[in-house]
Amino acid sequence: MVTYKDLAQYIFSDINETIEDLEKKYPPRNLSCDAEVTRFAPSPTGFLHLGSLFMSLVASKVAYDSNGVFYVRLEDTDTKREIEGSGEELIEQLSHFGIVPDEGYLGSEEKGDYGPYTQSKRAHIYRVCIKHLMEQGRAYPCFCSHEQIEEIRQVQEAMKVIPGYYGEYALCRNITPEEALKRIKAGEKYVIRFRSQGNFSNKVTFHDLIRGDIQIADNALDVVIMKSDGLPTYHFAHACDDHFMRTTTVLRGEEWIASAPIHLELFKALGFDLPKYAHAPVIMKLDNGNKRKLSKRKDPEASVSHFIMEGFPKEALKAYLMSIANSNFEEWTITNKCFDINKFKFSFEKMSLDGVLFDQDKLNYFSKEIIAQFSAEDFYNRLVEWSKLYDETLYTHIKGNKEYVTKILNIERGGEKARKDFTFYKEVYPIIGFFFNDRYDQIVKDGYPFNEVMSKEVIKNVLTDFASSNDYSLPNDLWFNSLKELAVRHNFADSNKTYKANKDIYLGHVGDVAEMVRVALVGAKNSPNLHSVIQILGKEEVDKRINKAIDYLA
RNA sequence: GGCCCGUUGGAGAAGUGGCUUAACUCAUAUGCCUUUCACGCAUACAUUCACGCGUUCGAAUCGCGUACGGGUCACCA
Repeated sequence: MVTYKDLAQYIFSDINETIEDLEKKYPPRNLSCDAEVTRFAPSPTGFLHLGSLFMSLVASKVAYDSNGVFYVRLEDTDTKREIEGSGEELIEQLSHFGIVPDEGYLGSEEKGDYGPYTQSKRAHIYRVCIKHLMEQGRAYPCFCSHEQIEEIRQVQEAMKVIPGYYGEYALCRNITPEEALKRIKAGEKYVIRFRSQGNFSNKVTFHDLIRGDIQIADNALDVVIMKSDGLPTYHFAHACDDHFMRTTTVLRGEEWIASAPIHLELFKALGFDLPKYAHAPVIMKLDNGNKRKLSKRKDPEASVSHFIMEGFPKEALKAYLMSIANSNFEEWTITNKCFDINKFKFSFEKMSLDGVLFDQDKLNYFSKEIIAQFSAEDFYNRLVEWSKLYDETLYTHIKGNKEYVTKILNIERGGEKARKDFTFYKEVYPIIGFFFNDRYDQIVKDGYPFNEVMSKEVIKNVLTDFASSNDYSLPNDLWFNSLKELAVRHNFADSNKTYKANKDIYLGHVGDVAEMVRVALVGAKNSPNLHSVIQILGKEEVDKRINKAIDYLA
């Protein structure tokens, strides 16, 4: 008589190790009792998703806060959907955000004692575990075709019973090991299913770090644990990997709650202790009034590369994501004047239970604040690094031009009332472009946006006077006083108040005069502080631009 | 459809039965400041916590029901 043990021996004839051997090979980690081992377990099916960044950020944070270990495991068991090279890309983008795993899959190499960290290289481990299960009679081969399974589903639907492969509907469940052996020897294709002992009418409870106790119907499904290509399914790999990699807290999306009972039963059947679970909410987007999951295909902001290309500082995206994870983070940043998430204490209890809408305004806010805190030199270095890859125009203008550009970036930088006019790096060139002569020429090529109420004659006279009277050595206050005097010479009031009191006797006020100078110098009605602009452009360039404007007016 | 999770302003949320006339942040609006812009400052924005019923002296907070939103029911993860 053929037993399951014989069957297991036949299918897994290459396996001599036991689960006990694996337990010894991957012993519990030598960490303090409160240290958390977390992981990010992406499938290499595309570029890094905002939601994945969010998950890995939280996971690495939890490990960091507890002096634990954060590792990356590549879940590449779906060979059909795999995209060549995306695993490396994922790691690269993660590191762009300063998320560097302590161990695991690192793109070109692997690091750590609990590997391999790529599921396709762990076949041996899965086989040991499945063999064990089959010897116990808890796993069996299933020869059902997709068509047969579809048929079962239709019957179940018609009868209004719970769909799935279980109980009496599990056609291959009661095939004798003898027959199974015969069919396998005959070369029939098969998968291996788990023999569930559960019942849908029973409830199981498990604890979720974010949601508390969750009560849910027990699993009764004989889920596939090994696909016909010999690779494990997610459910099975999760149990084996998180056990032998000694994960303490499994952080994953809330879409996994429904299958948690499967995992519970699998861990139990394998004799593994259950890890802690945290099912985090997903990031959503408002679409035609409906909330929906951010989709990589439809939403550019779903892909992390979008934010990199736009030039959001990595700290901004991290701060934004942390504010989603723990809403008190935002208050913390204000009271501590600090956006470093490493210094903040994260807690699962404070995590939202609901899917949050992606909020571009909030990201912009963080980004602005963070950019405003950079030193001019730091900002310059970041811009060079970023523009080299994503903004050629900016790159050619700032590369090797550090002194000049730093001066530009330093206008009204620092202090309580720091200037906040950049939300991301892509905005930099459009804003500071006028400082560069070629860009300035381009801007004024088709004319200057002078106030049309003022006559050309007046503007010309003001500019001519300015060109001869402007004193570059004066500090801001005195310089502006001299501009007031210039205004008065041309029949403008020296302040808006004076002008308002006697509108009919003046042509305008000093602000209008400043505007003329500004338009002449930058080609736009607004700019950073005029005095600063003049200082940076320098006498020669200012004179050149003023004269150019005068010529235009003539 | 079954099951699970959720529902406080436009967004993120605080709130754990009376110290809440529902904090804080973003967004928006208006005003002040100001040579423009940005900054900063000030004010406004939920008579009410999806709705209904119930428990209670008292409910956003507890219970039940309804509605709505999301998730899940693969040899995908």
